[in-house]
Amino acid sequence: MTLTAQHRTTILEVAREARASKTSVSRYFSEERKRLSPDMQARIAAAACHLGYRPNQMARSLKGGHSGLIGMLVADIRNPFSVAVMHGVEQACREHGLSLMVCNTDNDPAQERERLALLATYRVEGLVINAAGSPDRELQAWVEEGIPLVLLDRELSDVDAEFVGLDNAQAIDLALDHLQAQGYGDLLYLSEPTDQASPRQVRLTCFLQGVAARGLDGEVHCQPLMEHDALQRAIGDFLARSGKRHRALLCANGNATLAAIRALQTLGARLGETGLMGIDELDWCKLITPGITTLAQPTEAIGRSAVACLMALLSDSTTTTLRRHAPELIVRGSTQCPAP
Amino acid sequence: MTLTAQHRTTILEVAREARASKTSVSRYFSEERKRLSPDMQARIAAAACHLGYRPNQMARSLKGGHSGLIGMLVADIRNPFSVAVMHGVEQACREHGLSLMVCNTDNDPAQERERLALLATYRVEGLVINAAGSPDRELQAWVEEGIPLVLLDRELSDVDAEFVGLDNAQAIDLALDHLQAQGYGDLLYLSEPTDQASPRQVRLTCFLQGVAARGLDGEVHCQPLMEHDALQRAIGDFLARSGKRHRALLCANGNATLAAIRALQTLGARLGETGLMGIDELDWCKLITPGITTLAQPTEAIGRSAVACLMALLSDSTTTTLRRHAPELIVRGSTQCPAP
DNA sequence: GCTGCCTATGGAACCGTTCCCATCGTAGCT
DNA sequence: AGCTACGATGGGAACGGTTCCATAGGCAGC
Repeated sequence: MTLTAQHRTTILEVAREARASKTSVSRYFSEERKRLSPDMQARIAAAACHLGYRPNQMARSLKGGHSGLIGMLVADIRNPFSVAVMHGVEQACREHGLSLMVCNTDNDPAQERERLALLATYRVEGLVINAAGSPDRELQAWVEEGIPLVLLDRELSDVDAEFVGLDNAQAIDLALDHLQAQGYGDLLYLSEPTDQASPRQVRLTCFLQGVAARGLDGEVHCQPLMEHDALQRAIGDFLARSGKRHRALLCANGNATLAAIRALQTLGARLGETGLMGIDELDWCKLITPGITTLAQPTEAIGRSAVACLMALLSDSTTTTLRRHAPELIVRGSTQCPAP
Repeated sequence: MTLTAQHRTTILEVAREARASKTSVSRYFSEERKRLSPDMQARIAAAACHLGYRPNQMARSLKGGHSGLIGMLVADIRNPFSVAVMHGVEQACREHGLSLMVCNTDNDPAQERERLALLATYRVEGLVINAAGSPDRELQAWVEEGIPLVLLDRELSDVDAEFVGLDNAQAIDLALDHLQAQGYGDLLYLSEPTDQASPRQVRLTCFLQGVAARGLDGEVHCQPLMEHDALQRAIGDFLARSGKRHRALLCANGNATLAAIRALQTLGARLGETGLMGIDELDWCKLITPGITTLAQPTEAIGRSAVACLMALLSDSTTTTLRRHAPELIVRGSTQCPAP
């Protein structure tokens, strides 16, 4: 029966022990410490340390209105891209003295709504959103209440908020330029169904336009990656078809790249001879012989600029931060087309 | 000049609009809804909906003492293992009506202390700790204040708290049994320096004992994985040494596996002929030809049982949950020793 | 010595809830 | 009818801070 005294010391107790008023103790722990006499400061410091006092952030934000919290909605926490961006967001928050409250939604719009409501009850001061569905109605309410809001990676048409993420048009251009330069002329674009996810839509559109503009052959396969057989059949058909140009696969994201490699291995295709290139750099891309060519997203930078955006909105400043970030091309063996 | 009314509606406003008292509205939003008359309920529902009311969790926890928050300290958020466990923790929290506040510490003990203090100010009701350093003093304070605390993956000797994680001894046994059965008799164990990280220590010790018990040859390389040259030299020496038994590498975690594959590729070793096996299943393990044999940790289960543990401590119940989880052996080509 | 200002400090109201206790009406019982 | 019991509701004191305003003392200037 360990009936522990579940009691956190309060400001009043510190005040008593330090022979001061709670106002003074409060001043000590906010930014007004310098207004106190050295003697008073010493007494409070001693008392607080002795009692192990920690200000109650809940009470603090109740009166002051500042929760010190930034909320973040992540569509899929198990996606390394999301985690990397989140890492950047967290670092930037810390530098601004804010804490991050992350909610994963597992790509479920219902959970998304739910978690959004939750974040509202904690009175977060800003929101970074990587949405799965389109909770436009809910978000618009936030906007109208004046709460800063940044859309990450995925745009939402009906919400009047800033967007931060990859410059998808530039990415696809870069990819097509590279593939063409390497001698690939017949392309298969692999993506999960575009659904509501704006980057998928943008990338797909850019691919189709870019292929046409360059006079390349371009095909598209947009099916759930879990349907492994369909994917394999599509790739098999693509490779088997007659044609005189070298063939390459362009994968819309890391998951697609993973699935493509699996399929190509099953089909016995040789990477390089069949070109392969993907958006998103993952740590295993250099391990698959002969290395997978990728477009790396500047994840840290994206995360940080999301917070920068938020801070700008909070302080009403007009400093603009970079919103659409350029990818970095990492060339490896999977796009080295062997000379005929 | 959009001077938005940064004003969240309060319980009092809802009460006024519903012609009720704040007590009744409060009851409506807590678990006492059934005590209200149907008419009253309807009025409150209408008013709340109309005004877009959301209870203020800050005020709520100030009065009630229940923040509804669980804190989690993660040593390295970019480690897929950590993320997978975190996912389990989050799900379990949600099922219990709790929210998760995750703090990443980037393996930095100083940050660890800092984030721990932060979580204290938010009055989290429980703590899941995957520690980098050994903030024993701080944690012991939590324990003494009666705040439930669970150590995840990494144990701390001086803290009187529950541990949840992999059954490391069983994992190493399983690995050695498998390697021996596959005909490998000369083993190199690859790990990052054990430092404070308890699972690394345990795994290493078990390896040494297990090797001795089985009459196998066992060597160890415990250096930072970033020192790629040293690693490669060590592996090279290991492979070049004369001996009549088949050789295999056993990797202590996912990072070690990654580094080992890189080194083996550079050395031109053939997987299988040189055995390779690692703890931690990662999505690319099946992609590297001929597939990497792994011991998968039941990450979801570990995360969930961490929360279960916490809940048990919170409710003072004596139900015990599984603490040390069994790994799952996933056999692939990297441990198929070709017949001589 | 009096006024005036500035610094160090304290008192008390307030932030948005919860919860204890009081009130009121009515149904059930003797 | 009178009393109790109970169900529905409201009033007001917390919770642990912040912050406005008041006060006390010290010192310069006249």
